[in-house]
Order: sequence, then structure tokens, then C-alpha cells
Amino acid sequence: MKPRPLSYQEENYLKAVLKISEGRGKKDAGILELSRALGVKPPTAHQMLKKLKEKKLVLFEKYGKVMLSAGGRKAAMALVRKHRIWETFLHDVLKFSWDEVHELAEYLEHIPSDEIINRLEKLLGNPKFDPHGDPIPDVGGNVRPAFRKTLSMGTPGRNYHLVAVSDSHQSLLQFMSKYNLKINDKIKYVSELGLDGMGVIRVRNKNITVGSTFMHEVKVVCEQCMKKCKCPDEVWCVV
Amino acid sequence: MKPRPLSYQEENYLKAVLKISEGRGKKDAGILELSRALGVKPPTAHQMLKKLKEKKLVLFEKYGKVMLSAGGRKAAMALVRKHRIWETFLHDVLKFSWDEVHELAEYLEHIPSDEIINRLEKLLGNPKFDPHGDPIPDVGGNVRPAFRKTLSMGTPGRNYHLVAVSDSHQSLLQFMSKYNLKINDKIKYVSELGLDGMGVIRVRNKNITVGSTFMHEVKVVCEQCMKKCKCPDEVWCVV
DNA sequence: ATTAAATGTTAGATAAACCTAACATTACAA
DNA sequence: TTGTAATGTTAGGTTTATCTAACATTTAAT
Repeated sequence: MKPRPLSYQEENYLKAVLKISEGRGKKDAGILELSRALGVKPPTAHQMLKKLKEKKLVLFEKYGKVMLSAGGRKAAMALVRKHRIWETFLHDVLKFSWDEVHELAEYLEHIPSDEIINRLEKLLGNPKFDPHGDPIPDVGGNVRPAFRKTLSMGTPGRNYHLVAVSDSHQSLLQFMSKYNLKINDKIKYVSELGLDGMGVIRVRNKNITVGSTFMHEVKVVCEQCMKKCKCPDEVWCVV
Repeated sequence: MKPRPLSYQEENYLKAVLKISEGRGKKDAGILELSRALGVKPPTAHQMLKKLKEKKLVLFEKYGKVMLSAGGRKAAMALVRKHRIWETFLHDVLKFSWDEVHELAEYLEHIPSDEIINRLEKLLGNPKFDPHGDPIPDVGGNVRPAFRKTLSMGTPGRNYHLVAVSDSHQSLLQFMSKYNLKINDKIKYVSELGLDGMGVIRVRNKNITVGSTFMHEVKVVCEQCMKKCKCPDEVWCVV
């Protein structure tokens, strides 16, 4: 077996930097936050990031923030592409539920083959979004922007399409499974409750009361904004 | 992510012991042979096998041979099952060629999920053999015996089904790809050449001269033996 | 402006899986 | 049966990715 160009762990660190710097929140990545995202202690993350700097995959100065280099970003986007195509395969073909696919894809994304991914993509009919509604980068690492916002940023009374949810938020995914809520469901944002950030939505003629996490983590697209191809409070992110 | 029950490498060592002790040749596994099979130096293999002995996965006494315990064999058979189901998926669904699937399956077999494997098996229609003609163990780790012999053990003039070829023999796999030879092809063993163990086979009305490696590595089943459900020179193995 | 809290860095230790060099045992062939 | 070749074992070192403990810098609050 050929040696991997990047180790399993190096790949995870690059993905974590991408997730923080271009994901929901989009902030500069610091060592502490990275170490938390990766489940390691700060000195561990620090050491690895020095190594990735040597390899010119990240930009990182003493006491400064961490950013991906062009090469590092390319590698990280390739991982995101692999992750999301595997998730789509597991969901669409092997019928794994929405909340099971993420963990398995965490392993599968490291399989060192671009060809498997390209063939899976074709098999799946060149999907543009994974089962969580996140856009799938193309072979060049480009993602189409997606017009979307959190439900909490929506306007009560309007209709939305449920398009995305953080795929690593286990309890939320289970909540949605329980109420049979799926990507692409049409929902109506009925009302804000004004208490603990809760709200009420209507799906298939049934009202569901949802909590703050749901309001802030679930991403929706308002059909009006889609049509106008502009959305004042658009929030989109890659990871 | 949960910790793996066995590390990536521990799995490979168990598989290597199985391959030597129950594969073609079926000999007792020694440290030197294991180290060669795994591409490591003898002390490395020795150390790992002491660890696997601690974990009760192998039986191994000083200066003695290595054998799998019941638990070790179960784990190794599970790996063989995963490997062969992934190979079948890659070949049947993603249309990878016969000689490409082995290397990719070497990675995929370590994905820690039995459920993916069970669903793939169903998707593929519960195949009994992988693209190389090797039998796929069931969930319990049982393999059906296969009546087969090497072509060199066959009788010139008879018709055979090409059922198996060592999936790690790259140059042989490429030779077969080149002549468009596939598992399940009907071939006639035309004659022995009596020189360097060479022979002639006939496939789709074309004669092909094959060398010693082909004669000794390619497995065939003689239809007569299959029908009688017994074969005097049956050679079957698991890995 | 000062200080406390948050964050980042360094140094040194550990475990896994590999190595080389040296030594021990077994197997077999003369 | 004895000596050499093949195989196995031990000891000690390397690399990767982790840790803890101690120290340094930056940020933010009074």
C-alpha cells in the first residue's frame, strides 16, 4: 500500500481549521478552539499545527490565528467533498437514517481514492447537496453558495424549506428523526414563543414546538429569497 | 468517535495469520513469514504477536508457531467478509476492474461498521463469491467450501470455469485484464506445453498461451466434479 | 493602567508501531 | 552428530500523536 499523502490526523486538523474559519460562525481559528473541536489538549493541537505549517498547509505565526494556505484549503475541501458524497451514498443507497451517516462518513472520508468518490457521485446522479442539505463541493473544490438562514432569523408566518442541519449535532438529529423531519420538508414558521428562544413550526398539518437549539441550528431557505436570488440576511457557509 | 476494538494494524496481523494458516498452502505461521507478508521486520511482527497473545487473539509460545484463537479467528474472518463484500461492491456497482478492487478493499475493510457490510450484502443480492471467485463468509464467519483446483492440476482436454485468482497478485491480474479474462469465464484447458510449466487454454474461440504463474495461481472448477459434488484433487481455502 | 482571566507555548513523558544490531535457538545437511 | 543456515528473540532507539505541568502572552475588565 502506498503511503498516504497526509496522515489520518493531519486531514482531521485541516478539516477542523476549515470548519471554524469558513463554517457557521466564520471566525479566526485559535489553538484552544481547534483543540476542543478535535478532542485533544491545546499543546497537542499546537504541535500538529506547527507541523502543518512546515508542510505549508496552514499559515500560523506565534500567538497568531491559524489559516489554511491555498494547498491546505484544497486538501480540506477535498475531504468535505468525500465526506458529503459518502453521506449521500449511505443515506440514498444504503438507507441509513439521517443521524447515522455522519459518524460513518468520518471514517470513509479518509479512504485514499478520488476515483471512488467520482464514481459514487455519478452513481448518485451528481447530487448538489448531502442529506443534511450541505452543498457538495465539485472536483475542483468549489461549492455553490446556498441561500439559507437559521430558523431564528426567519419571519414568523412565512414558508420555508428545511435545507440543512449540523451533521455533528447528535441530539438534534435524533429530535428531528423522532418527529420525522427531513431535509427538503416544507415547513411554516408559525410563531416565536418569546421564551428561551423557542418557536412553533407547522409540518404536514401538525404544529411542533421547538427549542432554542432547533431555532438556531436548523437552516432554512425562504422561497421568496430563492426566487429573487438575493436574501438580505443570507448566511451561508461551507462546512 | 468511539475507539476501535482492534487497531488498524492489529487487524492486519490477524488477517495475515489467517491467510498463512488457512490460505493456499495452509502452513503453520512463523514470525519470519508473517513479517514478510506484512512488510515489516521480524522483531516488529514478534512484538505485535506478543501483544495479540496478551489479548488472547493468537496462540503463540516461545520459538513456536502462531495460531489464531477462536476469538482471533472470528475477528479475522469478519475482516475477510468485509474485504470481499467491498470488493464485490466496487466491481459490480462502481465498475472498477478486477485488478483494482483489492487495494481499495484493503482500506475499506477497516471501516468499523458491520451494518454497512450487511446492507451492502443485501444490495448486491447476497453474493456467494467475490470478483476473484473467493467465497464470502457469512455473518457468523462461515465459508462454504469451494470445489476448485489450480489449472496445473487439471486434465488437458477438459472444460473448466475460471473461479478464482489471488487478489494480491498484481501482475497476474493485469495479464488477465489484458486478455479480457474474467471470473466465471468458461475455458478449455487445451494442452500442457511441458516447458517451464506453461500451457495453452482456449477462451471464446481463441487460444492463449499461459505461463507457470497462471497455471499455478488461477483456480478453476471442473463442471463434472461440481455435478458429482466431489472432486478427488479438490483444493479449497478460505483466504 | 493594572491585573486577572483566557489563551498560547515550551518542556518533558508516554504509548503504538516501527526500526537496527546483537544474540539465542532450531532445523537440516554434510 | 555437529556445524552452518534459517529462524526467532531481546535490547535499545525513532517517529507520530498524544498527555501533564509549568510558563508566557494577550485580552478584557475594573
